[in-house]
Amino acid sequence: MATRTIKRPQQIDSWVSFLRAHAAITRELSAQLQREHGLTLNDYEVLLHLSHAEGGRMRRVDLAQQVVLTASGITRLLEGLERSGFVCKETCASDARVSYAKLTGEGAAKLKVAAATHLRGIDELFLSRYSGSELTTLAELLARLPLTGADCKTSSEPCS
Amino acid sequence: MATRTIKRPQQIDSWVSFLRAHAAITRELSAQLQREHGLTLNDYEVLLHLSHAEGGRMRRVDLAQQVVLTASGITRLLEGLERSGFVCKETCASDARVSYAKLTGEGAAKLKVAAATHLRGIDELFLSRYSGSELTTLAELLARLPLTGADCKTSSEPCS
DNA sequence: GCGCTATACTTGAGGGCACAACTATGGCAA
DNA sequence: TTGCCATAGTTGTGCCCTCAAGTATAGCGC
Repeated sequence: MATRTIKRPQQIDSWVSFLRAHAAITRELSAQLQREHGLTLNDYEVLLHLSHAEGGRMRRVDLAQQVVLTASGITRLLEGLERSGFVCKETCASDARVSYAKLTGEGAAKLKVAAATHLRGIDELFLSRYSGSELTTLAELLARLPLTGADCKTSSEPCS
Repeated sequence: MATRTIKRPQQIDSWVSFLRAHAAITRELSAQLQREHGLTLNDYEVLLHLSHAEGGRMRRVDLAQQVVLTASGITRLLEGLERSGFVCKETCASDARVSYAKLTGEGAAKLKVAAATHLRGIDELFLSRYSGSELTTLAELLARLPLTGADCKTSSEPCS
């Protein structure tokens, strides 16, 4: 039973490795980010997306899609960031339904500080394990996976 | 600003893709598993590990390591599986501290049923996106990532 | 045998997230 | 204009998980 192992399909191996690696990595990186900067992994991602956005602000719904969170998830997450003063609300002149999340100066500063140690953590994780070309391959392959909930949903729909 | 994008290091691209893909995929697969079988992704993984284990049972601590959960996480997870009758406790004769989690017949049956649709979901996700050789590459690369919390921790420790 | 530390597990408290239900606004068609 | 559906966002509820603290057993030096 030890040597005569059943040959499992590679997609299963990929998937299990994926799950375990994610759990292990996020646990560590998340704890590190929380300990040193009081931020969640998603907090960080949100600040990052805002910093890259036009005018440092995004609609909550777009933000939710970027970080793969539900609408309510984004509401709660931004609640925290607003309390900390890292983002603020902004209303939309042309559509009263939307409210923007805007990165504050304080938020940008926080991101900058957090990035220093967080990026180092990521580097240590990936650069120590892969060569340059392997990283390229990995990035390319991973990018092909569904990056939004919608992409994912369609692929598991056709049933009968 | 659209064309002249800043070149980001590949480990960051890999990491962000990794995060987003995980969020999107687990949200869908988890919801599917929950809807159709009332199981969590981790519930499923635990049942799976038990089914592969010698005698269908494992120490809680080893189980925790396999699915990358804390000791308390495993306690809570098994609580639910025990209530559902899919696993049961077993004491260890030689060490009174350890208690085994043992797969019941009902649990094995549940796993078998759940596997049918769950594996199909995974297949649809991966097989539609990668060729055979790409899957091999992906599985190999992913397997190199830390698969336990300890593996992960060591790599981010050396600081000053 | 007596402490000391390590290990296995449980419990209380709290945070993050999803789902469902709800409000409010926008846009379109008759 | 009125009705109807879509979209943006919030709130109540509950699950899952972690951390910190606590209990119980094991193993070891003395």
